[in-house]
Amino acid sequence: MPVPRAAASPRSSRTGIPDATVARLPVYLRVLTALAENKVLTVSSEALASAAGVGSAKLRKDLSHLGSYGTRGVGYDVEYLVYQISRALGLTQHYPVAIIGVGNLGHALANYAGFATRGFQIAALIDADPKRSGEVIAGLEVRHLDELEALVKEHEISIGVIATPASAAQEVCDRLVACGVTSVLNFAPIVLAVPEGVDVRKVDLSIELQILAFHEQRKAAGVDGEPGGAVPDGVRTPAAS
Amino acid sequence: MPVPRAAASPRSSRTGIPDATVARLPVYLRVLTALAENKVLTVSSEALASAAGVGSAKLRKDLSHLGSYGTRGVGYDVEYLVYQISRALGLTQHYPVAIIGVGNLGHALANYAGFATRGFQIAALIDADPKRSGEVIAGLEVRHLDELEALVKEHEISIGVIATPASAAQEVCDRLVACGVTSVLNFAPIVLAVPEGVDVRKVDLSIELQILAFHEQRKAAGVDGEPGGAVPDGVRTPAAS
DNA sequence: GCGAGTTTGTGCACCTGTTCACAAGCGACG
DNA sequence: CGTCGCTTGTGAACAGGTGCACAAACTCGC
Repeated sequence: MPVPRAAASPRSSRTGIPDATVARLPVYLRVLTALAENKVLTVSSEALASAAGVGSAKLRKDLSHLGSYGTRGVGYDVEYLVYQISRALGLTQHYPVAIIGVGNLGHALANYAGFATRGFQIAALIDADPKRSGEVIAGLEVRHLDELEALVKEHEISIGVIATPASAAQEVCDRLVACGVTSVLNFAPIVLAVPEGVDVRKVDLSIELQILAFHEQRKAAGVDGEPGGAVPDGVRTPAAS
Repeated sequence: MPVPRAAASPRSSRTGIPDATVARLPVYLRVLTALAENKVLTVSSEALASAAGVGSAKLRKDLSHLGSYGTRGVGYDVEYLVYQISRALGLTQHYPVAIIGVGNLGHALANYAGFATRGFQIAALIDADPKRSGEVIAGLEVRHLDELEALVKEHEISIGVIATPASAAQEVCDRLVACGVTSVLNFAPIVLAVPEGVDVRKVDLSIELQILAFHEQRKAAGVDGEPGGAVPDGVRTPAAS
């Protein structure tokens, strides 16, 4: 019975920080930043948790993965925690970002304040349409897709944001990866294939809506999920092949 | 200090379909739709899984939650499966959607083809800026925020998309909920507080980037943990189709 | 009609993440 | 200086999701 451990490491856990925690840290960071701007000095796990929409125990466990930065009986020092979370997320470093595809969505992304204020600098705007080349968006000139490789190298870009149509996404992704980009944020409605070692995160607007539709349907139908009377359509037509 | 109370989302799944499965069904649906357009009649779990970027066992388990719609020794009928997944997600129904906030992002959303092609119809575009009222985007006239309640009732809108600045998001959300909207897709970088029974999903562009930055940092720092494995974590690479 | 080859559906063990509950630690106050 | 109240940090139980392996079931070829 050849059933070895397989030792497959499905997810990252070598850092000691679980993926689920990493996904929540930016939320904490945002809330803490807002608190700091309001001159709040310390915050308890209870208050911070409710502001972030999570349970207090979960929050404490999340923060404990970064180290013991709280004070018992008092809470967490807001500024210090901001710094520690930023540090854990790697935001103390400077990551130049390239946006490929300057359509409606690319426009929105280029103007999105949330990038710049978090330490991400948009270093290149790239589009395949020559008519767009030269256009200035958010103070940056749009360059043609041909220049992608040169721009990535010039600005040492390590994160690429794909906002192209689905048909172009895979090719753009391949080219990004070929010239050293190891992290991709994909807005195109397609599953990207990338070699190992490259991180891809996807943001899919229609998927989120579909998930909402599911819950909406469930609420509307009550718990009565009877599929009876199903299949009124003659959809099942496995034509002879 | 007025810390917003956030309703913890128990995310109870009473349908029998796990949340994790629901989140993947739209991906399967998209791949299947593409296959159908290519005149593919049946597909095996292996092929579908690799195209969707998941394991085949996981895919089969996901589909088994909808019922036994496969044929052993053959695979799944593409068209039939499209229908069944659409039905499970509630896409056979018609969900009018309102977009509040017609800035850069709202523009992009209004023009996003992924909505209309999945059965979602944008029934109202709303903005607080009077100068935008009357502007026509994607064939729909922008209306003023004052008309929100009337529009929601008129079009029987049950899903609201918030694309406003963060400062306005909570108020808009409250008003949507007050007139019966029970599902909200939030693009504003803020944690919305909603009463129980209301579903909120958030899409946060900067959070995704921060998660990427974390992984990027980890890769840059060297993954010299163990000489044997030392496999940089990555994304499953689906076979390109 | 029957066996060979496929592919689904699923029981089971593993693992990640969540929740509970409480001891340890810190500040305040008398 | 001791005691008390508050909050963190964490061990342990719990829940949900994932991957493996295999029996059941279907088609095809003969």
